[in-house]
Amino acid sequence: MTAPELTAAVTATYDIWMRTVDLTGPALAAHNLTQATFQALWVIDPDEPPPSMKVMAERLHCNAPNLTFMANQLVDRGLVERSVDPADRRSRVLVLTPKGRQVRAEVVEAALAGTPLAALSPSELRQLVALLNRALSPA
Amino acid sequence: MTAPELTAAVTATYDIWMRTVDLTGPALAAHNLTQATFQALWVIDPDEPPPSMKVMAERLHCNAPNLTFMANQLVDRGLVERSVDPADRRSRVLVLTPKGRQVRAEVVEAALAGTPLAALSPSELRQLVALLNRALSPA
DNA sequence: GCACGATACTTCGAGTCTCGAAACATCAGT
DNA sequence: ACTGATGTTTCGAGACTCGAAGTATCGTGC
Repeated sequence: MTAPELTAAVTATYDIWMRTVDLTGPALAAHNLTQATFQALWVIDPDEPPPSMKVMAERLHCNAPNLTFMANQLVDRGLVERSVDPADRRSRVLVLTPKGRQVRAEVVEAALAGTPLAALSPSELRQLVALLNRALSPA
Repeated sequence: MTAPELTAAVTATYDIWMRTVDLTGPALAAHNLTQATFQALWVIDPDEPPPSMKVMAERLHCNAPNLTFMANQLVDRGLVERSVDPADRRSRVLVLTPKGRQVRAEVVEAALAGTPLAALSPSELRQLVALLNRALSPA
């Protein structure tokens, strides 16, 4: 059979994530966002070039039609705008509006405040991030 | 603003979880299970007393009607059986059938084999579990 | 013992999310 | 220009979620 440590690690990861989501719920509702639209907003970093649909789909682990759906939600709420990528006119990038930047900052803040991981010290967090990144990109 | 380590930790946790889910997908499809029913099956430990609906709802972070829905899916697939708790006849517990035990073992195995966390060594996993559990129950 | 509110679960119905298949627009190579 | 490949959207059906109302059982106070 498989190592019990691995089972425990997966279970704990799941639990951390679910609790983070749960505790962020009220803050999302205040901005008329759902879990899905929040995730979509989260992965649009205002300090980086606006991501295309394809990039968004990879980051969110969802397929193209679903992403179109979520992008529409964000556009409807006035948080992002669709824009044609001049380098490839097939591609549409999502640009945060000023309101989008502000709302994103607020809900991200709420998520970080609520997550159980906030209980860890900075050095513990560094350890954790190091371990998780090692798992994500096995050297 | 908030510590960037915390942001990175939450992001990494999310990513680990989503990848685990993604990679388990094919194994689930083979058993005609969805993500939601897989989670439900996961939290029924065959070595512990069968959980009530209420306990299941807490473990899965979902509400009662939703749980009834998922329980029905598992019952329809012949993986669990509803049984009345003799100690409290209001309560229904979910008991794994022999087929349920077998299918659960298979899909759990698939999830553990696919998760990025499988790339970590036993001692790294212990570290990780220690950190996550500290976050979950800040003593 | 029997009302009473509380608890565990289900049913119902409406809404949200997901996703395969097909359509559309644009690109890149020839 | 033609052709196949790529990025996105549309369409439609299905899966999932959840509030409100309903049923069954429990536990307490009288």
